[in-house]
Amino acid sequence: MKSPVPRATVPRLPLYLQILEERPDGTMISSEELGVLAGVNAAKVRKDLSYLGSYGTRGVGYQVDQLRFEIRRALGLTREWLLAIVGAGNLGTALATYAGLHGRGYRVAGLFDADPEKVGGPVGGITVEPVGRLGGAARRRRIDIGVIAVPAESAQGVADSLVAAGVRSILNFAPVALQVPEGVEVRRVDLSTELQVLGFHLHRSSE
Amino acid sequence: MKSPVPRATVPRLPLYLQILEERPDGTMISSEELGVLAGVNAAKVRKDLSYLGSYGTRGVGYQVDQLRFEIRRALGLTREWLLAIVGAGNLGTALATYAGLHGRGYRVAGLFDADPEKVGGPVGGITVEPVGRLGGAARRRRIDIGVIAVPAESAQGVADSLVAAGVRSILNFAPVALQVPEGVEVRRVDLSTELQVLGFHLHRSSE
DNA sequence: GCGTGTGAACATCTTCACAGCA
DNA sequence: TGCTGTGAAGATGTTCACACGC
Repeated sequence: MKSPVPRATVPRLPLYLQILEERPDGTMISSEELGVLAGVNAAKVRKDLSYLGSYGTRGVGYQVDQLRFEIRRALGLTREWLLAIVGAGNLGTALATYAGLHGRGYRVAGLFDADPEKVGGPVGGITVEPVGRLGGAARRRRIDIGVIAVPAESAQGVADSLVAAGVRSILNFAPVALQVPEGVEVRRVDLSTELQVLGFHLHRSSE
Repeated sequence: MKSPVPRATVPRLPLYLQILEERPDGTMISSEELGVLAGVNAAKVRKDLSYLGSYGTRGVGYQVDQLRFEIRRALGLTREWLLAIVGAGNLGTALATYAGLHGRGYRVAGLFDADPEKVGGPVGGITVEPVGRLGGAARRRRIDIGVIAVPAESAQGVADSLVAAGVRSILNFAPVALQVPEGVEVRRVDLSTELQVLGFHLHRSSE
């Protein structure tokens, strides 16, 4: 089935949702207001929201509660997704203890590390498991999303284990381009890429 | 001056560079190979590289060394950029100790935290400073990029200090949409946004 | 009157397809 | 022959502008 929500719209929905979660229940919000808060053109906000259905009232705006509900529904946040975080260093720990996960539809169902010193110890309330058990655990626990927070040189191996265990979505924080088979979706989050994009614009504007 | 490199191309250049840095000096690479490794169509690779100039050889490919040099030049990596990292929790620590920074054109010129327990202590070889000194230090040290790794509720205040101190580029890891004046560029990196995008696609494909 | 919802115009990005040159 | 560089076609995304309904 083809998605009726355009690719470009998808990453803006979590942004709108974040803003709506800060708004009191029972209030209204206009595309103009939401646009200013999100840093997005008001027409774009309306187009984005129109893909979810017609939930606005002409002359008035959108009901905050209803809009939150509809965005959550479109994003599949009605169901709980299980995460496996691989790598219990500073980054993995930051991710595992990230408050925005629990209660927002994501549960950390496993935290793995290669360092025997770390294995068995609790990190953010979760017991660290040896990375050798990743594949089996991911399959048994029906992990939905694998989060890779290991050094670049170990990342491909971890990705291979995840894929072999049937995981079809990977969030990769390691600075490498992972090779995965068709049907597996990878999102890359890379500090140096972000800095380089910022640097590019600074560089350009200083010429 | 208008940028001759399209917006969409910019974030792919760091990706190409990362791949090229793994290749031996003195070798050649074709757009096809680079495309497979980057997960990008070969024609797109060639278009992207053509914005930097004509550095390929027909029938052969690109010289790895030269391409690395040209991408670095286009990204402004010829100059060193100074970072201030705000927030010395797990995330801030992970960022401050990230190996990919030093020697890649980025220097952590300040690490700040609000917690008096953390101030003064060295984190990843850097002494943590009180966040109250952020503004003055950022201005004096001519910080180029501010990295926000504080909780959501403190992020806007930190952003305001950075902007007041003349910082024009911000990398925001806090899950909020920052309000900044025109001319200040913000890039958002948000775990829940990434997870929600992955969740959306899982959700869609399971229908 | 006011803000949504949306066709249509415009802008940007991607992919194709092939000429041109080593 | 093989791969780059690039016009042109096609796809996607954004913005405008206004009809519509509260």
